[in-house]
Amino acid sequence: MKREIPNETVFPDHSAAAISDARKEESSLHGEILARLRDYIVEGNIADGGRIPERQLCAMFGISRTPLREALKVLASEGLVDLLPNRGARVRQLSARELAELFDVMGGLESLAGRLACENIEEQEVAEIERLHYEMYGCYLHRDMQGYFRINQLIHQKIVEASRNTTLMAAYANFAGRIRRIRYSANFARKRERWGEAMREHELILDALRRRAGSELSDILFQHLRNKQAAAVEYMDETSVHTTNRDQSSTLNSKK
Amino acid sequence: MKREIPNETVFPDHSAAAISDARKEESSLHGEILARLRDYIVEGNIADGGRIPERQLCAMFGISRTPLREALKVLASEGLVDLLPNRGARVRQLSARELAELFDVMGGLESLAGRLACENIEEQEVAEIERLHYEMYGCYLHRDMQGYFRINQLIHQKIVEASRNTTLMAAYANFAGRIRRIRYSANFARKRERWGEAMREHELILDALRRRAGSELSDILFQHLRNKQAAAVEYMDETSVHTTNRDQSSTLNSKK
DNA sequence: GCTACTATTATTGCATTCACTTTTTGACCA
DNA sequence: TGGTCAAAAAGTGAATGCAATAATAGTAGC
Repeated sequence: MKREIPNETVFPDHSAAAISDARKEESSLHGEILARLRDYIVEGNIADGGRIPERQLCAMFGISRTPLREALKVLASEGLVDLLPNRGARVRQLSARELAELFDVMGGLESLAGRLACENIEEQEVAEIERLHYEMYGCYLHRDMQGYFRINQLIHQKIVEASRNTTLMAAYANFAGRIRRIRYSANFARKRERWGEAMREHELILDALRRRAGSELSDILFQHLRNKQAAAVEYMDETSVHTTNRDQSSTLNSKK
Repeated sequence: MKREIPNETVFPDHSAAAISDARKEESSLHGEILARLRDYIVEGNIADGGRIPERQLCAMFGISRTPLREALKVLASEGLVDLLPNRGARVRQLSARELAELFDVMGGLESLAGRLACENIEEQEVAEIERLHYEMYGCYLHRDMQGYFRINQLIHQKIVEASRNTTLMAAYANFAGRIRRIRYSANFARKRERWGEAMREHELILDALRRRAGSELSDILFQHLRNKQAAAVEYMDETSVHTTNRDQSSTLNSKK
């Protein structure tokens, strides 16, 4: 009764994750599989903690086990899957604590991005973010949540880009991928009364950015993410029963 | 004439990098190779940009190509090596810009760690850091650079640990590994006149930590890393000629 | 003597195969 | 009927083999 949300339209920020290592992922079977498998997992096609039988995925992608296993190793190092010795790969299940940790790290990265952005951003980019901000404000007034979140993501992405730090951008994309499944749901669970608060925070963000107040912006962004964290963790606790067996398709039996 | 420095004694912080994914690296050949190869590269046994022929490494580790290739893929995703399609792996050569970016990201992570530490650190841990601080001050007075840097690293590590955020700790270890080679050299190149400055910054750090002034500590730590960044980049520029062909053993011909 | 083209060699990418561990199934015993 | 042990099945970990691409050397032409 709650989720039949069109995935792609709301979060088209594949771009962020894709950019980071697009060079090596475009050619070579391994790279393609890595990208496809990552997307497949991030989009929530396998249940949390669900087993990932190699053979099945091989059949699904039409390849042999070698490149698939290479991709799994990389995804494990990215924190998306767990690799149990001799017992296969599982989609990494995030505990509430890990989720909170991830949000804090995201907060740290955005905080850094804001600080650096104040050093490097150009007037024109501030103007663009300003434009987005008011557009988002329009969504807020019209209670258009989907539009709001789309632009919201875009603004944060623009700030990260304005840091002019590609290493930071790659790390940001990496961590964003790890929480995207949950963040997606959490956005919608966000209490309406918090919406106004978030909007106010965004005004502070814009203001600090205009004044190039790096340290200040840094604080605001961290606090902003802390509030998102609270919403996400709260949502996770509420729905923790449902998340164990979500949608699924493959062998989802999380028996143990 | 300049570098015959005992590696291990100065930077025994293998621990940091090892902790992050020690679970999966202890058993399984792939994991062991991953750890060994990472150490091998981090310790600077292959020249920057030097080719890494699979066969040779296989012989060196006494294994077949499969687990080695898996390890290389992971190291590529960690940013330690470049994987050129059909043309093998090379040790990732850091430009001055990338090095600066990495230091800023480290600054962001330490900044975050400081903020979180102020929320979570216990009195006893502050006391321990305080103790280390004064011990380090002793090294400063005695002009004992090696001791200074060892304790310096330890203090930063303790702050990161006090964040109580294992995700952050893992990310920190990851990025630390990427700059360790250069950082190692850069520490020694650090101008003596900057030493006093660094020592003063550390007093600010301790003070902010005592007062649990998270936001303030966050600023100080970022700035502290910025100064380290300046020293490292400066050193890199000075010695850029020498770094291309360092020590080397394997096929180091960085002909292109 | 230098450049361009071809043939040979070496190396990478992926598939396949073999060995070993885990899991499951079934039988025997309590 | 329930539990334990054993044997078979399934799945993973790593090595080998094969095809394709890039690097190298050698030859011919200018």
